[in-house]
Amino acid sequence: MLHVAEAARVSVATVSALINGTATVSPELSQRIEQAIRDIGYKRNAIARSLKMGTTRTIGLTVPHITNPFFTDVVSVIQQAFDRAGYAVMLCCTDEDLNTQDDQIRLLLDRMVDGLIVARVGDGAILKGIVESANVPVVLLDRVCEGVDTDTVVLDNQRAVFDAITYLIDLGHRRIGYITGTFDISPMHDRMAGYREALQAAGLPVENELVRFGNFHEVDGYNATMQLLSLHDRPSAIFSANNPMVIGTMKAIRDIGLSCPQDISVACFDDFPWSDVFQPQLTTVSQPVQAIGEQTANLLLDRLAGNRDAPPRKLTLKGRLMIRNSCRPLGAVAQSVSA
Amino acid sequence: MLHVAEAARVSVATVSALINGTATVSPELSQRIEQAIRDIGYKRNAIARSLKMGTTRTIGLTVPHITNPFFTDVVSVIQQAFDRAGYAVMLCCTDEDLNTQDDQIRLLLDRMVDGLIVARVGDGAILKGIVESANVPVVLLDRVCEGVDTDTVVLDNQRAVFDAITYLIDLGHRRIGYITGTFDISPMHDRMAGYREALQAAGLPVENELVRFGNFHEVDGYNATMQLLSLHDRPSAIFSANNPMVIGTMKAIRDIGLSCPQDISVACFDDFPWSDVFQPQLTTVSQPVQAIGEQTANLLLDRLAGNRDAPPRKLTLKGRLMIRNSCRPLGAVAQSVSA
DNA sequence: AAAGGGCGGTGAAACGTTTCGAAAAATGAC
DNA sequence: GTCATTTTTCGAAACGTTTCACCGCCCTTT
Repeated sequence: MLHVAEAARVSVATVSALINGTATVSPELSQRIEQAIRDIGYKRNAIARSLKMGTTRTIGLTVPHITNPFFTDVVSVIQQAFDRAGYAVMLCCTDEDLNTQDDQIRLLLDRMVDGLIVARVGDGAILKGIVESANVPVVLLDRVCEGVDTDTVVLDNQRAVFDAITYLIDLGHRRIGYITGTFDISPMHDRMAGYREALQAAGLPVENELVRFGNFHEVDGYNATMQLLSLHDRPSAIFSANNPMVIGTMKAIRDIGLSCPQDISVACFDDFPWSDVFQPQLTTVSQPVQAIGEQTANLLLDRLAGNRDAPPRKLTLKGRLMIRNSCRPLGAVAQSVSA
Repeated sequence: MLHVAEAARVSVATVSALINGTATVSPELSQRIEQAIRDIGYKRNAIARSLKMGTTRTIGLTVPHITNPFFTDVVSVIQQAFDRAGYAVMLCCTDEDLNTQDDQIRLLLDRMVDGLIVARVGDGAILKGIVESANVPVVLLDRVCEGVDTDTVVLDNQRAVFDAITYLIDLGHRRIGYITGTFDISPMHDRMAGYREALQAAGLPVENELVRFGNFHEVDGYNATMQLLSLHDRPSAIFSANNPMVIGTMKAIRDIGLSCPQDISVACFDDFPWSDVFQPQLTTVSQPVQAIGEQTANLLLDRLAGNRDAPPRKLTLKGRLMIRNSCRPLGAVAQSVSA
């Protein structure tokens, strides 16, 4: 900018005024400056600007895994929204690891991001500390966090799983295997509650042997399914609480020589783009990813626009059960249901 | 830092020296400073540091679509690699749009990223200009760019498609439909060349009506397939040059009342994590995403480590044909091939 | 003709670091 | 005890912006 000012024989203040439109600059000078900018190929240094202005027009976004299609889609929507608003997005993947998450959030805050969207991982205590000491707005995505009172966008997980399990019960299933991630994140907790609630509403027992834990990955779904299928009295249906794990479930069913839905019914959380093309077409709980991404972005953009003091807003969206052909009616009930 | 210096009764220079370890600081002062840092909760301002140092420890990464599983995986690997090296990653999705790409690259350069990884889109001319005027290292990912002489990581696309088409020919297919994206990016060009080469090697004609263009999206694959299937003499196999489009192909086949592989064989570029679990199990060209991501990251990290003057390096990796059950042997040849 | 009011332009301070040369202190050699 | 040498500490400039107070100038108005 100094060079531009010299070339145009004006002061840097005038160049700044013209570039930012913060003051009127006479036509002659404007022209000289614009010419100089072109000649020199001047680009404003956003770092220096950020230092002075205290704003980077960058937000931080942390998700557990970008390869989980749910997060992929949400990240994509969020990225687009901030792109439109002239913000850059720094993406971090925490790999469901608490320390990684802490490091990355600190990294983002050091870089003075203007806002933070986090699909948190692990215990809320540390996150709470970090979030409170930083004075940037934070939006929690997909996962609420006890004690952290800030804008949040989540799904009504309990209801969604309740509907899915109730559907299986209506089909005649009585022993329904359930594969969950660890309970330290709210969706897993709430989804489990939906499972419980549905069984209890139907007067069925909640049997511990039918509930298996995994660490969100395909291999965990595989192992959990193997365990479920080798039970003495094996379940007739399996619900997987997330998307990567259900791939493992399908592989385990295949490897053990069974087939879905003939021998075992399968449903899961999170829809896939290809779920109604390949066989079996999985029955899933579909999250409104577009809406989730947009609402999340809007909450943060609203804070960034200056609305700092409004009380925390919590948005709860509804999932939708996508019924396909991976669950079959069982026994006598079959007729009445499929009719 | 000023506050820390005052609280510890030292100069800011000493604080800086201690934090960065750039000079030895006596034990007493060290202790006073560390205490002050804790008391105040001081965090170094990375923006001010960047301004002074001329380095942001941030890289920019632009890809066409993050929802394309190939890019999702590669982005994930790259993100991890830079995370380990202490760099942040700014992610941009260009949506296969040239103007968006230009804007985003400019945005990234304004923010003084230390390096750039771009899976380019559209014509290379503008990119070339941008890349040359910026003095940051650039690595081209997945797509070479005429006239831009810089580090590049690509697949041997022609060979990979040659192998795939040859496989179909060996199965007895003679009329093989081919769905491609636009030729302004090198992979589409090279893959088409592989298709041509395979047909010619087998003495088969390259028929224009069997080649359809799409814009990389599912809907394009759907439309292209619809056209292919309504040809008077319809193809017995279809190869889709990217991953999202093959979903459209499968939907079109279903909607038209045909089934794969009984009525029509299908193969495509890019593997899916679930491709060997659901039916039909697609025969695909699998890219070594882990290697691609790592090599790309390594090339850039090497430049960032100071190796600026080495001549441009071009890495070409090999794809692998994953033969599954979505392509069936045709006619008399079937016996000899499957034997 | 003098005073008041816009308007266009500018100099310089500030943002929070790093770094360099110099000052100050400590150490060692005689 | 003095001088030379090494070690530790510091002041101040610099990075590239924005912004604020101020200064002329010209146009009105009285």
